Amino acid sequence: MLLTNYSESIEEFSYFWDSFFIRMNHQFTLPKKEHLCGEIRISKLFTEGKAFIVYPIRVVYRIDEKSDGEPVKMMVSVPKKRFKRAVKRNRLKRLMREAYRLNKAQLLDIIQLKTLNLQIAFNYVSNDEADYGLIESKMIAALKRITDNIESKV
RNA sequence: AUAGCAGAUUGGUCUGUCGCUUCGCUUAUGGCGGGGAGGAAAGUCCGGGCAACGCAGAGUACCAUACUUCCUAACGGGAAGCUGUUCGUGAGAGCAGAUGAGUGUAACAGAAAAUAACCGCUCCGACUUGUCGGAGUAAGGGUGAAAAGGCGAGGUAAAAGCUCACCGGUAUUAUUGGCAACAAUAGUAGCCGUACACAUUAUGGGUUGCAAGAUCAUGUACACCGACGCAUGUAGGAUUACUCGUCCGAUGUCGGGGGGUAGAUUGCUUGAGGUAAAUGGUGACAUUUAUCCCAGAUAAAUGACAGACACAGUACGUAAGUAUUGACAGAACCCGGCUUAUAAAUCUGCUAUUUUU
Repeated sequence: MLLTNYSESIEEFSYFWDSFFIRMNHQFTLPKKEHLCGEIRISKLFTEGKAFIVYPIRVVYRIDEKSDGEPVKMMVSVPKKRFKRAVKRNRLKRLMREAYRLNKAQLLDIIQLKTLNLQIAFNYVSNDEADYGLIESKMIAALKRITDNIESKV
């Protein structure tokens, strides 16, 4: 009974991930553990990681051998230089996090399948405030590019 | 009704789905329930609390403040008043306000900007008889933000607070009112300019800020201690002129252990606290009673999407309605202020104008 209710509610919102397959065991969560913290790890990511741009998002990622903790860690940043007001910065960060949260399922699957670790950083590099639709479509494209890279590599 | 002035308040609401953070309960990699941005959270401009360091006492410099009384934990803040001045028809608003003994400055214009003589007026002298020289004079002249109190009478060669009446202003005395700044009335004095700066006086100011500070502590390198190992207690060092002697003793392993990096915990949210009522006060505010617990993140939560409704604006439309837009802005130890940003709405008191009764 509970299960059927859940699947119905998902079908209502299935247009969020039309291009993605639905899997019941995935949770659309983004707890603290999946945030990338710590000065050393972040500086390591930015010096050693690979980068590409899906305008207006700049993605930096770094693939690592399997270790303890969450397999995928992410961070989000909007530079103060481009957006002076904290309200706008916060909003863009929240939108990017939201887009990642709803679309990360496939990436997680692949990483777990290949037993790797991944760290990602999303930088916002536009001067204009984007709305959720644009950010989500760009986020999907960016995540797809990462998954393709990983699949072709190994 | 329209326009405006002053003060106060609000800063959309509800539902569903998927999340984030924190607290509690629980059958615990989960589930359920409660809490989760602002009036300015902003600027970091003042004043406190709290913390670390510093500190016999006094002076100087520097900075800030400066009418009166009150409020407050405190303030450079606030309340109620006083005086002057500017703006406004007005309700009101802005600015200034310790001292005046001393010193300096006052552009341009103007003869002159403060012990004023350019023109003019009056008198005297000289002679070439309309000029020169001397003296007196602030009544008249244009300039300027400001021209040496105003006006009338007396007075004089011409004039002048030179004298007098009235008026204005300053200082001072008395009385009355007021806690006081001050106001009113009466008298006295000399006859009296303004603004700013310097200067002086009084009061206050130690420095740094929660990334303060406290606790725990993996790894790496290292001070120190113990045991073992190596060696004829070795290489070497100290004592000594030198030798002996005595003392110390590197490098290795294990353990203890100090400081403390990454990180974690704490500081951290119950407080000069909020809400309501009553009382006192013109008011800021205070007192009493009742009641409530109301964010605590740390590469930094408080969100996204969808729908409904309300309010306001804009466009189209005769209208019904349709479309579209919704202000400034995000806690970072906590309070009290100030300043700046702000779509729109509401309430109270008051002013001006017009109309009606």
